Amino acid sequence: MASTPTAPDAPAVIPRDGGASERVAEALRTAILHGEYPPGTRIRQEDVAAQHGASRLPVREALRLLEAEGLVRLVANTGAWVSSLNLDECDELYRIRERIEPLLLTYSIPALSDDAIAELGALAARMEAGVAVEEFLELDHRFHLATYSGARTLTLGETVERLWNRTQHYRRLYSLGLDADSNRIVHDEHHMLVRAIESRDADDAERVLAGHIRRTRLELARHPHIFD
Amino acid sequence: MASTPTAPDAPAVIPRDGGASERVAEALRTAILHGEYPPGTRIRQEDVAAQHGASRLPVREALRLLEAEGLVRLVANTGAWVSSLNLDECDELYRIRERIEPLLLTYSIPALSDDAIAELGALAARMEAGVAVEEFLELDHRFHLATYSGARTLTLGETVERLWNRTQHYRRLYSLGLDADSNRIVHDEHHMLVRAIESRDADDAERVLAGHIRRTRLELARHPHIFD
DNA sequence: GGTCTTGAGATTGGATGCAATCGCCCGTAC
DNA sequence: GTACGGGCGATTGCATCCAATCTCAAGACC
Repeated sequence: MASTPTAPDAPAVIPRDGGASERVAEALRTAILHGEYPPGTRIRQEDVAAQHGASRLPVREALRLLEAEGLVRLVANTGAWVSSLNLDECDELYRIRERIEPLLLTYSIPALSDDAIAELGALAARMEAGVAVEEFLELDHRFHLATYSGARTLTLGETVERLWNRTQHYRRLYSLGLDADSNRIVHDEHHMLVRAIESRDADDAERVLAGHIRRTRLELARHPHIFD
Repeated sequence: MASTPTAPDAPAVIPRDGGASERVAEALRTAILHGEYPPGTRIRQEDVAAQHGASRLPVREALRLLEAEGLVRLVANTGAWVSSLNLDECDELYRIRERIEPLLLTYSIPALSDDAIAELGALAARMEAGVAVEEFLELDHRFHLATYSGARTLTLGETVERLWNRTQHYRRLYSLGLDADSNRIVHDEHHMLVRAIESRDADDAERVLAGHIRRTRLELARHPHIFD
């Protein structure tokens, strides 16, 4: 993942695009979300600093940022660990999502272009065709983000994104235990959602989405071994 | 103000309770919430550092924290300003609250002690007795927090608190334009909420609370001059 | 043999100094 | 008179260094 930009004469890995803190935070975030740092992993500032060719200072700020996002837990004078969730905590996050994602969808629907809606159907179809777990997660994320892409919100979109990120690890574990048939309902729900969006029926779309999230929450609760 | 660090082992002015970053963040947060730093105010790192007898480093981390909370806006290489909201953004935050605060209430109600519920009635009565604006805001905040005090959540309580904080300034401006009569509905809603909680009827309490927040949002929209 | 204490090592937290960047003002050309 | 460009001051961003704190393990005492 560590992209080495083709620097002409500078051996430094630092492309100096934006702030170093943001770059380190972004790198850590994607690493955590891709499962390279599983929950409970300790994160040492010095290691990350050396890994990114920066000092510990931007790393500390990045860790603060990730802590605010809920991806990392900081203990004063002790260290940082990748956040882990138990079933109850994951359940809570899903209940929050169940309430606010429909709202985000309502923000989005009036502003979605016809092209964007067409893209939704394509994404749903690709997932239905049967893909590997990691790609399924990726497509599922992109699908739902696409349904929200019309929303121009100050906070809501970001809040939803953070909730997704915090449960990403357990969604992966759950998906690993599924066969193709188990996803039948998911695909049906996705198509129902696309149809509701196509007809610009925000209320119906809210209902379908809330049910989708709610069902996923109940499914997760039926597999508590994931949280050991 | 400026503590002279020349003494090696002299008694530091700093009580050294927790991390300096948290202390600075807490101080800035309360200052912003109390209206000492109105929206749009520029925050210079050096000033804050000197003001708290610390270096700029903890100040930077505090600003990062407050940015994540939405109270401060940071622009790279430029500076930090106290966040300001327009009507649409404030409306969005209220719509989010309308969806998730009822959920938090449902988490709380089963675990509320009878003493805590009695305290609710007392707070509602004190507000009704007629108090100055700043005290009204304080009591209102304490009242609603008390209704949530039974909830043992990972994220939801903190999220709600942040949403309150971000709209605090505009709630104050709105309250300043009210006479005693205009608060009649507010008091009625508070008492309805207390009664629903007393009977441990979470569904009814959710309905009352959602209506309370929704009505407040509509009231704010009727006073757009607040956001100039 | 078990438990408390104490020390060294490791790791984080904070302060200072320097480099990079941005905004502003003034001078100049058109 | 106005618009553009260069330089200067101010402020932020990052690296290095030092202090404070925690962890962990070995040893002494009960």
